[in-house]
Amino acid sequence: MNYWLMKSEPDVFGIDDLQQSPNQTDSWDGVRNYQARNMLRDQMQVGDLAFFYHSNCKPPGIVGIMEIASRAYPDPTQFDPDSDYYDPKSDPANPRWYLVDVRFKRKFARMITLDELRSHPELADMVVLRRGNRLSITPVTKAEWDFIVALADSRD
DNA sequence: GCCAACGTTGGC
DNA sequence: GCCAACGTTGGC
Repeated sequence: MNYWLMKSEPDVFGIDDLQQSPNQTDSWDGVRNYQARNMLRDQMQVGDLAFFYHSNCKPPGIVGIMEIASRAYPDPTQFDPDSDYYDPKSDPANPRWYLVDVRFKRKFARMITLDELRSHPELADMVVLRRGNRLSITPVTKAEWDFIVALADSRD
């Protein structure tokens, strides 16, 4: 099983929105980057766990955990002219963009902010912390995962 | 296939 | 709102 970190802007779709979705499950649409798509499509497995990361907000950071609830399938928003994620160049016979369903697992008692992530030498190699990183989906190692979960369950 | 111009992400 | 660090586009 694999571990991931997935970014979303809370103004658009935050962890509370996922928790309030039917069956606490929703489709993670709108991924429009080939590297992120490849990971989502080729490597994500049902049962994988992912950190829910709030980006483009103050402060950014990890707010909880979700579970990958489906294999990848074509993202319908790419064919919807009314969607912000519409891609007129995507051929329905050969879809360009994919998504997975995700299920809410839990919200952390406290957010683990980006600043805090950066402050721990144990997390120095995290892909999401690398300079210039812009991927909305990044892999997380088991060691990083366990460390962050322990942080979230600690008092400070 | 190169690369300049442009668009996007996302922290600050 | 700014801008660094990308990724994408399209002329050549």
